[in-house]
Amino acid sequence: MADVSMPIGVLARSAGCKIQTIRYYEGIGLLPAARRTAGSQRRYGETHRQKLAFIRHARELGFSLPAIRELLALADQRESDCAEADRIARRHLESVNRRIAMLDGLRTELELMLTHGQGNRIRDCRVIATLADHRLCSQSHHAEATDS
Amino acid sequence: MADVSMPIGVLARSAGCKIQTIRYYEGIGLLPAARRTAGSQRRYGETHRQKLAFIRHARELGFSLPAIRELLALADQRESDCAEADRIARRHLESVNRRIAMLDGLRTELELMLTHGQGNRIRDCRVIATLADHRLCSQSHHAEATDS
DNA sequence: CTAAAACCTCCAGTCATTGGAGCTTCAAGC
DNA sequence: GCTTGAAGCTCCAATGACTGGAGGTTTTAG
Repeated sequence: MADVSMPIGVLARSAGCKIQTIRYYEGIGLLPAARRTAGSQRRYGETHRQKLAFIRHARELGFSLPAIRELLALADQRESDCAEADRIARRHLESVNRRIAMLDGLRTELELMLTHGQGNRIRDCRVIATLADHRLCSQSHHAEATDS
Repeated sequence: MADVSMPIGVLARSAGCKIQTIRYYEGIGLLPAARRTAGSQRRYGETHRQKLAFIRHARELGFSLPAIRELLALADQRESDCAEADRIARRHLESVNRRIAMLDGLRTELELMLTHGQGNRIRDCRVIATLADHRLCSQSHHAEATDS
């Protein structure tokens, strides 16, 4: 088990992503280029597997690719300061909190729509009315929530 | 004030969106085509303003354009049964609940990263460590949440 | 050695916008 | 009525983060 050397399909399955996604990551320079066989097929080792796991995990957590790029660069400089990684995560947490707040308001609103809306004709229906008129919203939630 | 007749820029400001977005909605047939001046500039009235508000509001609430198209169609047939709008809203409520659950798990994890992580060198950094190793996650949250 | 599964590159499409080039029209002040 | 600058027009390309397909090559199991 000196070097595992798996083809792209195996790596993809292990990371739970599509083959194309891996090639895409290589293309944009997020994942270092794999070594190739004589017939120019990609072969990956443990380092790649770990790096891809890192990327996929961060993606699942909602980090953008530029953010992940930063995080990866930080992870590679093991002596440097942690504060920057913290800052990125904190910024991301804020955006997550904003999104939760927004969705929470939305849930309330949808529930309101559904409980109130028992006029069985559209003209009495709260779903349409609520969506048509912003002022009927419970709060001034749903502002902007763009992502890090 | 029989008909307000505003140009696209004014409508855009009133809806809190870009001019291009309005033209895009018209292009895909979500918003009915505006009447035009002799020099073929778009002029909008109250009906358009309301419809655009409806669309923007629904977008902020996370409805996809196809879902909004459905809702708009329902809103236009005011005599039809409310059950369909209810069904759409209910479906959406479920997806909102899923998303909230996911983001909630995510928030927990990010907070864990940040509070636990006070090694001040990267090699001890909790944020990086958590991202590198999925097993450090609190839960098996962060699955997929695609939208209606 | 053969067959089929897996790989390769390149290009196009997705969704919901956004941006820009290059031109025309509108409204206000003189 | 004329000028000027803001705002509008169309058309095309790009964004982010992939995904899908065509058409061809390589690997590997039997």
